[in-house]
Amino acid sequence: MKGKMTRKHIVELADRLFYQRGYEHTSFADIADSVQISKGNFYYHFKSKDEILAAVIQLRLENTRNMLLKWEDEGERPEDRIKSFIYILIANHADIKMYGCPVGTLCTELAKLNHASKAEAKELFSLFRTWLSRQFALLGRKEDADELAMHLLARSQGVATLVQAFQDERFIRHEVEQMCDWLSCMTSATQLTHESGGTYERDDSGT
Amino acid sequence: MKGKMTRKHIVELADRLFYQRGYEHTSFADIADSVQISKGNFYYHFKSKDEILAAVIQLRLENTRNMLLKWEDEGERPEDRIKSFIYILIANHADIKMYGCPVGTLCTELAKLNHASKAEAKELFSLFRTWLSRQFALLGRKEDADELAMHLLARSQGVATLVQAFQDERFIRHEVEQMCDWLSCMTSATQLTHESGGTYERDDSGT
DNA sequence: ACTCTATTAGGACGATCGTCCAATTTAAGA
DNA sequence: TCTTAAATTGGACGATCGTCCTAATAGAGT
Repeated sequence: MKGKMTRKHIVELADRLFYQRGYEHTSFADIADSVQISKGNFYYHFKSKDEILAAVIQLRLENTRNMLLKWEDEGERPEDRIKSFIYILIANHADIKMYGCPVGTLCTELAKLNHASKAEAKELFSLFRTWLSRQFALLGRKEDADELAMHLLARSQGVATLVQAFQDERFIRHEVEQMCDWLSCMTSATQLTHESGGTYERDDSGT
Repeated sequence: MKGKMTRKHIVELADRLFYQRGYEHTSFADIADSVQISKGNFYYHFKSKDEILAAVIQLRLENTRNMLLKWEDEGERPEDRIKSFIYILIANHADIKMYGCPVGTLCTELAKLNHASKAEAKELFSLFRTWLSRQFALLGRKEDADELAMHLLARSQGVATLVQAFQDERFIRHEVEQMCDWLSCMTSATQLTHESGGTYERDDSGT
């Protein structure tokens, strides 16, 4: 009973530390210090560091799913929901400025480490991709919904990277404005540019 | 005499390894194995691992400057030069798919490590930013040249991140097309949207 | 009060990290 | 050819890493 709570604490604190310092650069001692438990206690709850990472990713997946559901409840119109996505850049501007995007930086790191959990981390991106794609489809852009989702995902990733590098929050606001303009153009004009349609290959087979 | 060559080899191989595996995840043993020298020889040329990183960044800065100069020679019109920038996504698609953008991933990692050389790494971004800004100014967009440069930089960063995550090269081509379209619209229309002008704060003071 | 399981503490372990050094080899100049 | 500095070697070092193990403690159910 008590154990489940400390397990939860471990995952939450590890989540934060992995985000702030990166996975590899976060040691067991760091997490143990944060949670204020002995290093040995740890291995009662998790057999390895990889297992903690897996639990952290599962937590993030759950939180992300809840967030997306909340956005769907809060916003009636698809364009409002998409704006909810765009505005996370502003809502989390302080963290992004210091640590970048939690999803992007994790995926990048795990890819370089060739870590076993990189596929699960990618799933975080997939959640946003699928959700955004559905919203664009509801906007009447069924043909290129996936392209639009990827496009928006890429732009927010790029903004997060540059904000962290240049430490400039004004850039966020400016780019968010442009993304909203881009979204507005889409909703007013009834499907202007239906370029070469189709969907990008979705390699969800895992590697 | 001979020593300068091995020093060069060390920097070149370290450059590649830092890109592929990340700075922290690359050990001395890894570099020594690649260069095929003894681990001790290393410290004749560099006093620490940080010093190797500094040398690697200097090498990248030099290579980047040369590349930008080459682009300026090859392309007469500014729009052609900007296209040279956009097309690095295609030229380096294989590496980007596996390891992401060399500049973005390095800056992100050094920021999380809070490494002393993060300011120098940021300078890599600044080179592109300044160069692109100058090209946009030549296009007659003096007012918002810096915003446009940052915008394009962000978009290619985002593309690189997602390509690495999703392992999909078709996404590169599609986004490159869109960036070129965006550029064409800019050159044909004579300054359509001159929004709130100015330049983002350039924090080049270093931290 | 007692038992038994769940939980925690703290240290030992081998491996690997970045760093450093003494000894040796190489190569260039006189 | 001899001298001397440049270059290279291979191993020792302390620290830290992730992992594991045993003993101590806590708490719920009888």
